[in-house]
Amino acid sequence: MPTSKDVAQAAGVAQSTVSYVLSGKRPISEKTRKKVEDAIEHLTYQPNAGARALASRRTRVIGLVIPFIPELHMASIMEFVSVIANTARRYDHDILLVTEDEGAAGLRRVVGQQICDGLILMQVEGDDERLPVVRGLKVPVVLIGIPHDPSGLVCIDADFEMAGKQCVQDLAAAGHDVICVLDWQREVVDRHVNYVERFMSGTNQAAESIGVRMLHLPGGTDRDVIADSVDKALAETTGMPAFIAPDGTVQDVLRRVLSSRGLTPGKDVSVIGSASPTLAELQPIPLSTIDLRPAEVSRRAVKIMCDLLEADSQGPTESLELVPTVITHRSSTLRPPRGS
Amino acid sequence: MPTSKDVAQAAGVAQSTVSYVLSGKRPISEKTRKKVEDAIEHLTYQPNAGARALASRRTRVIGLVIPFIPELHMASIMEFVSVIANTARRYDHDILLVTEDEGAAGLRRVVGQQICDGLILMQVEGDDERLPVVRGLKVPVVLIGIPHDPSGLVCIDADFEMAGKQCVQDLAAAGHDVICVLDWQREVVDRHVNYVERFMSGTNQAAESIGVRMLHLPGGTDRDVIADSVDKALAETTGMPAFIAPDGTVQDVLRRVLSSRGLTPGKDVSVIGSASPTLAELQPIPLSTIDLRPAEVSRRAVKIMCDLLEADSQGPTESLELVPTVITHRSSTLRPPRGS
DNA sequence: ACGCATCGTCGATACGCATCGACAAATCGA
DNA sequence: TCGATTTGTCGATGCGTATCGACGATGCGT
Repeated sequence: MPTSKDVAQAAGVAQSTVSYVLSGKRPISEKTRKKVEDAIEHLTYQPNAGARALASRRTRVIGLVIPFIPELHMASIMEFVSVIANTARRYDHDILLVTEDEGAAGLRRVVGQQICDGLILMQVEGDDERLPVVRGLKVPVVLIGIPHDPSGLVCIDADFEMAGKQCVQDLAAAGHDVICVLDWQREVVDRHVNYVERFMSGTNQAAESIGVRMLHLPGGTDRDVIADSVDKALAETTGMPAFIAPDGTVQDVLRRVLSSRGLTPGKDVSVIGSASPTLAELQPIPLSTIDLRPAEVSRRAVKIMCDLLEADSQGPTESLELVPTVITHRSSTLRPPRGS
Repeated sequence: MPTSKDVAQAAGVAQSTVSYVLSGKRPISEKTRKKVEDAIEHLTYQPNAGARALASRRTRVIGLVIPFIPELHMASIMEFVSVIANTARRYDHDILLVTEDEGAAGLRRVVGQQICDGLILMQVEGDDERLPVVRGLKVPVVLIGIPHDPSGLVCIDADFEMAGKQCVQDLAAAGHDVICVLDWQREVVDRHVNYVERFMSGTNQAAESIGVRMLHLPGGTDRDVIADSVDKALAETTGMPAFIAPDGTVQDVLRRVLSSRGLTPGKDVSVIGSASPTLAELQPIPLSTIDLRPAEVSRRAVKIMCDLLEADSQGPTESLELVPTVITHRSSTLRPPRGS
């Protein structure tokens, strides 16, 4: 493998000059720049990452801590991972995977060995056990998810409270007076992932200010449980109930239950869920969705990270960014009555 | 951050001694070993990855090239990624993500900059455009997927031919004389992913030797297309047809079509698909599956990689490993008649 | 008791790049 | 015209580790 010394020799200049051509940190005459660039091209020189890291104390690698994976959630996690990796490249950085198996020790390891310049943590819980470790780290960390106490931390997430409000306002406008939120799958609820709380807070606030009734009922993947919930919702209103089913799997089961009750979404009841546009359109009745915009959250997380790295941030930083959610009408919700 | 020099000083030995304690490449007395280990613990020393890479010419990082993601395939890709990352850690290595956006240039980059000691490529196609580049690289590369010409390459994949055979043998044993294979989603077929061909080759061989009839019909995500295919299959037999629906999304659509025709899997027809056990059990009628064992494929890919790295392989290596698939009966297939 | 191999440790060097100080040449102002 | 900058380049040094040769200490056989 050619080194910068080889390039220097080929171009008839000093090694340091090659370095300055590459970094642009000192003025270089057009003539020598050309000589050096030609030599680089000719030798297909690429700087050695290890040496660069050693000398510059920067690896240009970001550690991405991926969560333990409840099988049914893998697709959504992959969306984050993929967008994060691509965005990082745009900032001339790479992504190193850190799995949750290693726990907090993994964070200390990659930071301690200086494999990474910073960390992005996915799926941060309200009371995440990694937070104490994170606070002690001397590198920038960006959290995807909002912990209960975000002080001294840099966080970003979808605005779940806004999402909750949008759903309720929308369903209320369509004429529903009872709106039923089905719980996420057990794995999610059990983790106390706090976006559930934020979503609920949004729905409740909106319901109160509008004056509709909220039902918070069991969801999950068990058909009987959801059937019970549906029946309860039906019993609670003389009109047509609306359902919010955040989770893809919950949506599937709900669809079957409604069909077995002879209820058609968009005609007899309304259903809103969280799903990507593609998946929503693939449903037998295209699903009206609340889009949590994982790609946008990912992009911003990387941007924040790279900005922090560039700023060479020493002082403790703190910030909280919420990405607006988007509601999209398809066929699974009733049309609002005219003139409303 | 403490360095090995600091450790040496604290332990009252030379820096090189610290290095030898860590690597074990020279004998060290119990006494000094203890002193050094105590100092390491006390200072919470961790070796600097950049310096280590520079001196040893080994980064202990493996590049994982993840494919461009057809949205409906993300979950299965994440399964690979996650298992690969965890397995790599077990061999004391880390995983760096390389996205397909960068194309072949990305491979050259991570290898040229020596960010990685080797590469694992996922979802290698029959006639993959990256193969020429891969053949030219001077680091070990493990392919997941079998290209048409695997000479000079190290490949591993599920044994799709075996999978095809197993499905047909099984369905034939259950008494079906017509077996219908529905195509994968467009995105997969269009890429000429060659596991489709291998699977088909397996089904055809088995069908021929047993003497059942194979139908290869359009699949995809369009309901009308699949409805057509189902009707064709029904028209082709006086008995009960069997369906092989490899893809999760295809299975969903097929299920609805069958139900609209009044056909119950496991009673009137048989359906076999590829899915994880968890997902299979969640179906309204638990799905009999052909398990392609992505986790096992991932584990072996990493093991092969690490073995190659350890062997310090200079000479061109070549190998091809096929992971046996597993068929599991649930409720969506007919029981074989007694005594067969 | 003496030579000899083995054990255990040290010092020095190399790895490839970034960066700092030095310095010659070119540019400028008065 | 001469000092003061600015511009462009070089040489030297440091980053933290791995590894090689050297060397004193120890144990062995005879």
